[in-house]
Amino acid sequence: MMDLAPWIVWFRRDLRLSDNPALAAAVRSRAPILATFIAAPKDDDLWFPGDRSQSWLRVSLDALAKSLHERGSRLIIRVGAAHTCLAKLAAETGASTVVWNSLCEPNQRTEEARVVATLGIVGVAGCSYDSDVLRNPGTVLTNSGGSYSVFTPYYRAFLRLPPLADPLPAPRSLRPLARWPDAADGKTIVGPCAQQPILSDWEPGEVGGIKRVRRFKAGPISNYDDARDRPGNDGISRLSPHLHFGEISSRQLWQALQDVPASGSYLRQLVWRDFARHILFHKPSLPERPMRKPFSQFPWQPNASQMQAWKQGQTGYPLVDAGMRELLATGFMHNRVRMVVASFLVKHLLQPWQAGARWFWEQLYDADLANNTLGWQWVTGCGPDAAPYFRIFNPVLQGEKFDADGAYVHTWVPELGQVPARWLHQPWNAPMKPKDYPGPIVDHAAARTRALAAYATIRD
DNA sequence: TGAAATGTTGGGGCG
DNA sequence: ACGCCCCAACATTTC
Repeated sequence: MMDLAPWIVWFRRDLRLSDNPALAAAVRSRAPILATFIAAPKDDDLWFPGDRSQSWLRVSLDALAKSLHERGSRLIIRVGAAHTCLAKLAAETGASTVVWNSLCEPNQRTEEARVVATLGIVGVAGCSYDSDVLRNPGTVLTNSGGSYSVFTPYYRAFLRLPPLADPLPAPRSLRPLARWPDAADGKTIVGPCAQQPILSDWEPGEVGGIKRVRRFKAGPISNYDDARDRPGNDGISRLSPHLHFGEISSRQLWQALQDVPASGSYLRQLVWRDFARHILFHKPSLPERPMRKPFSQFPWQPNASQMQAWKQGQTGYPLVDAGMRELLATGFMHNRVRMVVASFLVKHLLQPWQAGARWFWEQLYDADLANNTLGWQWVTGCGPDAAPYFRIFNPVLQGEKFDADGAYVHTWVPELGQVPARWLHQPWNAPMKPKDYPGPIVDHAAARTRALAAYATIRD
């Protein structure tokens, strides 16, 4: 028993100790455990995480290292390609086995395949587990065995399946290695640009995630269905970055909210998260290419200055600008507003959805390839189960409907402080035009007509 | 997880 | 009392 060869637990975006199947398997083996995180070099990965995401990661790794330390263990951070680093670590420590939890993104799956191949060559066992989704792609299938491409039938099939297993508890202690290998630390892996501090209302890491769940469960969830659409109220969970990095698992969240009254519409959102992963799993080209063929012929009108106005929150539409400024300032944006700003970029400004997806990717703490891709394709109308292209948000009406008291716009667009409530979402019609605030970058009615005409060119 | 245009209805003002 | 018009309110269709 004493001379069992170590197991390596390869942490990726499952930065938690509880409900972590790979870690639990290693604990069950009774072998000494080497926990490692491997930071990939940037190389030419099209979807290398942005600075915001990397900043979060750095803090989250510190948190993970701390919890491992509290259990008598360590986090060994290495920089390089996963397959080489893991093979090297195994050689240094005499490890017999590497375990990890799978991810759905194309580049992650490629990486996993390389790891499997390399470990095979060096004679180390490799074993992967599932914990990123509630139900794996391939387990939610139509009666004829196909995969769903529309959400509602997917959701119904999802609910018909047997209940989910209970989450796994966190191990109390972890058997240490006799001698620890060298390691980099969290700061060195993410590069200087990701050193910006995380705003104080966020706490990356498992503990922070659990606190967030508790707060959500104690308050907003009871009114979620209604409150989630009003960006001026704090009626949302703000769990997305924690979920992205796996600081809590979606299964833990699902189980924690199972018996909470009125949690249904939130749980449905969790299934959307699964659905996005399921779609990406079956169609790995989706981050770059529209799912609906005709959209590759869409007459986009790329324009750097319009992109710039959108990114900086200078479009002259208060709700759009508030959202874009919230993103720039905080690395987060309320989901209702994400839909509005995305629709505005794609439809009012005719900028390609990929450009918007890229900006979100760079700026969001919760940037997640599956969710981001599905969201943008959905808004554009080119994705699976897509909103029809002609469904064009009117940013004025959306503002008046969901930010009626102007709380959100006032927070992010201070120039509009003196505009009477009646005109807040259409300040160009106000008796006194606000100073220092741009006029509308496009006329809504004209832009709508133009968007519909552009759409007509690709219709059959 | 729209909005605008168009159609229909019904109550009230008014000649 | 009656018909006519107006238009708000709601429903339907269209993009």
